[in-house]
Amino acid sequence: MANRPARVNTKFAVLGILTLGPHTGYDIKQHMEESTSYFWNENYGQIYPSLAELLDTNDIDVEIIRQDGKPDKKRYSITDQGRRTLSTWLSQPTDYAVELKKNELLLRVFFGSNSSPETIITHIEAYQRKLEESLKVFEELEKWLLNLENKDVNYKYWMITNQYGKKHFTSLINWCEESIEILNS
Amino acid sequence: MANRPARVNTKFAVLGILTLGPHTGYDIKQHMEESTSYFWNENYGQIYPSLAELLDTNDIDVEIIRQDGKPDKKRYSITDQGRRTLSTWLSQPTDYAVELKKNELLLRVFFGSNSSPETIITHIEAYQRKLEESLKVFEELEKWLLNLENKDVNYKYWMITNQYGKKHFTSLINWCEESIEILNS
DNA sequence: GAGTTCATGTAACCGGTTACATGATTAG
DNA sequence: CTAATCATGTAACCGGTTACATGAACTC
Repeated sequence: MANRPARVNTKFAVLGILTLGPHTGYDIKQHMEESTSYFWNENYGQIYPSLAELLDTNDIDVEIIRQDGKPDKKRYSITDQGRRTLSTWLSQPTDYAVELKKNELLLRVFFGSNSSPETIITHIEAYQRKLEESLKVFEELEKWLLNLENKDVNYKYWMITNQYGKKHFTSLINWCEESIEILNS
Repeated sequence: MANRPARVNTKFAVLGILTLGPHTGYDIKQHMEESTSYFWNENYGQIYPSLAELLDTNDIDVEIIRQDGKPDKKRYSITDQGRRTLSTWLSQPTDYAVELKKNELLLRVFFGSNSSPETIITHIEAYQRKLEESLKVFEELEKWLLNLENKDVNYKYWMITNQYGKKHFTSLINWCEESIEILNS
């Protein structure tokens, strides 16, 4: 009992969000969903326990705000110690994994000869539509970033992160187009 | 007790491999590792139970081969019923997910302003090396496919599947190069 | 001698996700 | 009137991964 380390990088994701200003557990999740979710997302089951641990290690502080009707709001702020923890993690070398998620479309394509080219094309088209939908988000975020008036210290990093998504989805959409052509020939 | 459905698509992956010829559970895994592993891989904990289920539903047949010293070899073959099961699955429309895996590199880049550009560049370089290593595999597999003498029914599908990997890794390597440039400026 | 390969199978582990309890307020 | 939002927290669920039992043969 009482083990459950894990949530390895959750803490750093949480600390990272807290460098942007004080947050409650609730809005850490909202914030993540609007910014990092495409490459990093957490649910409450991870966030709340992480906050408790970060508080124990003095990486964050709390301010309790009474509310009636709702549970008390706990506004967490990163401490100097927390900033050091984060920057230590940032400078630590890691063995990066570049594996893909399990991909059901590719499974179908790979065994496509057991069906008809038309069937596989239909799948690729459906996949392409999903990719195009996702790409839009990155294109809009890019516009928003470009139009920012105060381009602060985060600007470059957020642009780069966004470019990753753009490139990723653009290249896969291109793959869809080319693959459909091959299957049509 | 005695629930544990799941392993949804595992069965189709197994059936797919069996369309290429009879296999034991053991070499289904080997085969997957050498062909589909970058987008689909299974471990014995998934494969053996799946084979038992597929046998129950008459999607596959077994031939038992006595061996001494080792456990009896069980050579599974796909049945006509199994082929129908597979092609039914292949023609079923699905709601494709295009989400990425959690990406620790992007987490570091996103919060990169809490460190130095040099530090982040070092991370991106390490990531790039991994990507380049992976890309090689696809380039070699492509050569192998292009040099095949009998380009059978699977040829087009395997080429396309391989192109996915090539495009994916190439575009991300390109992202690394561009990002490093941006951080250097 | 130690480690890998062949070969099957299952139980335990682990940890991310889901679901729920609680409850006032506001939006549709 | 229902559903969503705010807000915290935890227990249970679920299912993929790991580890182990078994043991002969072969490689380093």
